[in-house]
Amino acid sequence: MFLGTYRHSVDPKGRVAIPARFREQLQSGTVISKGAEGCLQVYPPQEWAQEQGLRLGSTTPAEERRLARMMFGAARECEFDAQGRIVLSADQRQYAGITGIAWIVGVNNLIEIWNDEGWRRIGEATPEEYTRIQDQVAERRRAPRT
Amino acid sequence: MFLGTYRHSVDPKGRVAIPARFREQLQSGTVISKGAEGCLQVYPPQEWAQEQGLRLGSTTPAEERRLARMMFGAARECEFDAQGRIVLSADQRQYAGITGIAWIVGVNNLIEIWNDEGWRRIGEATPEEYTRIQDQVAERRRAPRT
DNA sequence: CACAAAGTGGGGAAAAGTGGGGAAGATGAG
DNA sequence: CTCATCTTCCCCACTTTTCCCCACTTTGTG
Repeated sequence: MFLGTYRHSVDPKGRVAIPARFREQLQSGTVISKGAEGCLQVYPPQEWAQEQGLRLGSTTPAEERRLARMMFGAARECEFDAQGRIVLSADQRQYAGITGIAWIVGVNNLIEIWNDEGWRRIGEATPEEYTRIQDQVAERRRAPRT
Repeated sequence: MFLGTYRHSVDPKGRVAIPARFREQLQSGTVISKGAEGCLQVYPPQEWAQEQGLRLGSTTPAEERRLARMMFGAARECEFDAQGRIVLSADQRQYAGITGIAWIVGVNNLIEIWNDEGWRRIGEATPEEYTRIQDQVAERRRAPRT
């Protein structure tokens, strides 16, 4: 379980430290790829395995082909240095708009990496916004087919 | 079962003592996160487990992604020091508007942490308001799908 | 009134994060 | 084929944050 938000710096080499709390839960076989809303996502091995249901074949619909190409094409296995950092490729940094600092967010089953502005929009939500979203999701779950 | 209201101080390091009556009911695996109306909520393990149904994957709808990021990103596992205190992150304190004083309130299955002003608004409700709210809830239960 | 339990505050050691230098390997041009 | 240049990765040193420990104050209880 990954919890919490951390603000770390990204140096010119593209290195970013993964919080120690997260690192100690990550086995080898961890993968980083592109995610929705312009973030990067870090998948522990067992989570990545679930995404592998997405396969290419002669019967795969066009949208799934597209998603598969983006997800797997952008993915890399995470390699930690002795200080617990991973390197974000130039491509990944550009996709996520990450320059000097990055927000590293534990979202239950996986970890997301955001640029400054993108995360502020979510993380600095007011109590009113938070309450509204919570009520919205609760409402939707109560009446799923609307 | 958590009952009662306690007024504790929050020191510059963000530490706040959890009342002994609550602490002795809390197992490891307790989590604190943002709650509705601008409070913080402390979830005992079995309560938190229910919130974990919310997971990220390639099929998660946008609203749930947003809520998951806010909820889990703001959450931390509670770690008590030898004095029975937990640390509220800067982020959590800002969200809840907590500076020097916090109100710690037992609300049956959860514990909530409020700032001075926020709690006064609830705690100082008049008998008339209390009656009105009770009637409102009763009404809703009678006709849940409105 | 005395003792025990609970809450408050601060200092210091250890851990985590940051930044830079240099060696090894890859790439491309002459 | 050789050399120069660039990239990648590893190592070391510094800074900042966290957390652990100790001591004091306050509250509650016998």
